[in-house]
Amino acid sequence: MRRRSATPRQDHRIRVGRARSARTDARIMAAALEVFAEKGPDAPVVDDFVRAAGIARGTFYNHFQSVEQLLEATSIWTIESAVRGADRSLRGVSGPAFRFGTGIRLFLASAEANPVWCRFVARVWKLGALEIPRRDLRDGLKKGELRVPGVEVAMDVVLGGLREALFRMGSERPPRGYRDRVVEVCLQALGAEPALIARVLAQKLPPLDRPFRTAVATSRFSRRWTPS
Amino acid sequence: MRRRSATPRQDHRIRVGRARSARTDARIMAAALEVFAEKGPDAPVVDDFVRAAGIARGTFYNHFQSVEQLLEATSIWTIESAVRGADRSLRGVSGPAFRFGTGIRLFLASAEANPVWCRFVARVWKLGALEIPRRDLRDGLKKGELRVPGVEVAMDVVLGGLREALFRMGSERPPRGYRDRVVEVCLQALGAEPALIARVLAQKLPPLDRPFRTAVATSRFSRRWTPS
Amino acid sequence: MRRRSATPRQDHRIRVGRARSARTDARIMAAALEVFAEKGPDAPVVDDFVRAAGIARGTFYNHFQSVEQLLEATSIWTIESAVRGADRSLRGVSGPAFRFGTGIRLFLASAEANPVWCRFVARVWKLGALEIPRRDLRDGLKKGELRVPGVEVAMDVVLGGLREALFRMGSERPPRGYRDRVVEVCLQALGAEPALIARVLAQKLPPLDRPFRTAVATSRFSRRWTPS
Amino acid sequence: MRRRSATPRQDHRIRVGRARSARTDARIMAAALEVFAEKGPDAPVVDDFVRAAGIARGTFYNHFQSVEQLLEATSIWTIESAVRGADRSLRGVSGPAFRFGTGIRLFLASAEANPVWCRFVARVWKLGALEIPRRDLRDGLKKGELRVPGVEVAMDVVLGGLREALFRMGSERPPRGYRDRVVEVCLQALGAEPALIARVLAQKLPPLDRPFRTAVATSRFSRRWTPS
DNA sequence: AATGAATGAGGGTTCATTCAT
DNA sequence: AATGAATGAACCCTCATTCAT
Repeated sequence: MRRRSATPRQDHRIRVGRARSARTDARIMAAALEVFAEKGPDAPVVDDFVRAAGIARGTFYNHFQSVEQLLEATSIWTIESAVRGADRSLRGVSGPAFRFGTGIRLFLASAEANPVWCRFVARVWKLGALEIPRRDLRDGLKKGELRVPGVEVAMDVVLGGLREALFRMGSERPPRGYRDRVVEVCLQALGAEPALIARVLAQKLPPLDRPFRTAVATSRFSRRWTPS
Repeated sequence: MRRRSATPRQDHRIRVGRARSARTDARIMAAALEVFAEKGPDAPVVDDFVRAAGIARGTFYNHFQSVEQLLEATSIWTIESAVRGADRSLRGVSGPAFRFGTGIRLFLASAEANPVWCRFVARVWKLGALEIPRRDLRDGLKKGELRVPGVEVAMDVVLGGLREALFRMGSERPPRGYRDRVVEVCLQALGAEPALIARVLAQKLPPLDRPFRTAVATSRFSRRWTPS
Repeated sequence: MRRRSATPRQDHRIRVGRARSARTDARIMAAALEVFAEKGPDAPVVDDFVRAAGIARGTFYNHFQSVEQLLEATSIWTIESAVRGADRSLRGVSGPAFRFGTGIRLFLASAEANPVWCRFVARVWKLGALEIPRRDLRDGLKKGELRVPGVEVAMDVVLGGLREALFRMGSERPPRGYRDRVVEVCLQALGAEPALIARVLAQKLPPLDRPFRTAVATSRFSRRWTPS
Repeated sequence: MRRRSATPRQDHRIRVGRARSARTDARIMAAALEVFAEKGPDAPVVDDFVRAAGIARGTFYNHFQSVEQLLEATSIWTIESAVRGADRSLRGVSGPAFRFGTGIRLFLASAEANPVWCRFVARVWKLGALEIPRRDLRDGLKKGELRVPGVEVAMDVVLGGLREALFRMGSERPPRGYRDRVVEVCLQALGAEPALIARVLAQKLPPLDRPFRTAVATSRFSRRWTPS
């Protein structure tokens, strides 16, 4: 009780400041998600973020050193957490090919549920942080569930195909069933048996934890096509 | 008398002017191919083209109204002629699936032979102007040579996969056989029979007419990996 | 009752506040001395002082209204007290020319003992507040100990020469004896007899009261060449 | 005659361009002389030069990369040529101490004739390019015409004194005879005999070639105190 | 047509200053 | 008083575009 005299005050001020700063960080990144989704990774200028986030020009630089650094922070904030989310959803799903297919399906479902996130990923995704699906693919080959002439080749083609699909899903209302047809073609590319493909598509999709909900909810520009 | 004699003169001047202009056009586009390949479609500034083409700033604007227009002109000049070249090479090749696979192979062979062109296509290609392969795909489905759950889906995935492959081929020396393994995965994605895939890959590649020869020959920056 | 008891309390708070404030004032000025010495009078920004003094940005403005005002306060705090210190040391030294020469010698000795102070004075000194040496000079002329064609001219040349000497002493380890040679040239400029110059230089230097001790002791950046 | 067809045209365009560029260079430096004289070497911003020279912001950067580079170019353009001018005027003047004294006198006369130049030199002069006076000083010592306890010390004090004199001459109408009294004190500082000092001051000043005339004539801000 | 100097709008970045806590 | 996030004016610099030659 006695010791409380001066320090808590100081701490309080610092704590309040930190919290405010963190909120502004998130506010800028939420705005950035939309701006990058709209204009791609290179075109946006600082003023775009300033306007979208409703802050002063100087404030931007209190939080990020450059557009490039903001892009990186926003990417980590969105994509990494999405990948982790997919991993969590896949816990307990067994069979490497089945896991791989379900992972793609979850990924595309996320994109379908959130066009802004979809466009962002389509335009800025650098194909990093993909050790888990790569491992599933390798295991699937060993077990004979998949058949391709090389792991890298297969990853390149499938992920390139997925990016293109995200572009379409982000730029126009895709036709009914587009998502699962993409999954089907991708699994076929990997040499999966028709029966396995059918099992992947028949399965009820595990629920997503949507890690980017906050961002989008905070944003004043959210434009969704799907009610959910 | 005066007026009649004036006409041929004028014609001559115009003809000479046009020829010079066409040569300068080509010179600028050849330089642009390299610049766009190096920096992507958005980053380059007028000065990059001016320096690469060895012209004055004003001269640029005598030929193109903006960087965007130059990009479009260069794309058309490059990609369309590549597509026409592939078409010519495919004349007489029969069987839609076989044609489709061979077309992809030719396309990737072009990219392999010319890294600058490869990087350019990887970065600026908008996936337009593809009626011929789309028709082949459709015919292949009708004939039962291919099996996919939708033409658009299949085109998206395969072409997206090809773009990603071009990125890899343009940014690092790809492993031996990479090119044909990409073809294999793409045909597998379309549901082609292993026997057909084998036939496509066994075939000796028809010679390319190199539609981009002028561009590359003019260029002072050509960096090739392959001697041919 | 309430009002009477309130007064002492208020006084106490004010006194404590003032003491704290005075301490913070001094802390900022001590930091400012170093910053100005390092960067000159124009280049520093508020953040430099904030960082050097280990305070918050807002705190700066609780004590000084602007960098310019801080510069002025620091100059007065530093130079005036140095002049007073020299005056005290000169108490009892008689003969105007002798006093003038000894004063210069003390001044340069201060600079030699404290490079930060030296650089500060070299860069920000505006040549004000010099009534005492000017009076000595005038008296010396009257007595015939010195001979120059004008008081102002002599002050300008000698003080300008001293400033230049400070620059050298502040920017590189000056050669042995540099200090006293400067004194010699200055006295010669004023037309002092060689015998008098010799007497000034022969004398053991009176001890300095170091007026800038607080500043330097507080500072965490003090870099000295001389151990004392 | 035959060879003349295309090249001269080109040359003409290039020549015209170069001439225009050179004129703009000079125009900017003439403006810079005034701006630096007014505000010192650090305070001015690009816009100051833009306004003073009556050019566009971009034009500044077509000619100088930064304020710092402009300062350097302007210094060379003015100071070096002044030094060379003084050298020329001293050709045929013999006796090192006499030369040194006359050189100082010429230098101060330049400053007196052109207050803008005077203020510029007072504020930006870095004490470089002084081999000639230093040599004169050394020779004067050898010959016994001068007597100081060290060349560097003497140069520091005298040049520092001169700078201070320039400050005064640039900031207020200096008293009649100020210039020659400065010369007198400086020579006395170097230990010159009264007779020699008298000879230096008695001499009619050789005419100056004013190397900076163009700059000042071009300028629209020239403010002089002296009619000539 | 070709040239390149001049232009000025636009975008990046810093920093003095305010203010709620 | 002390704190530090937010602010926006001011500065730096680039670059698309024009235009006289």
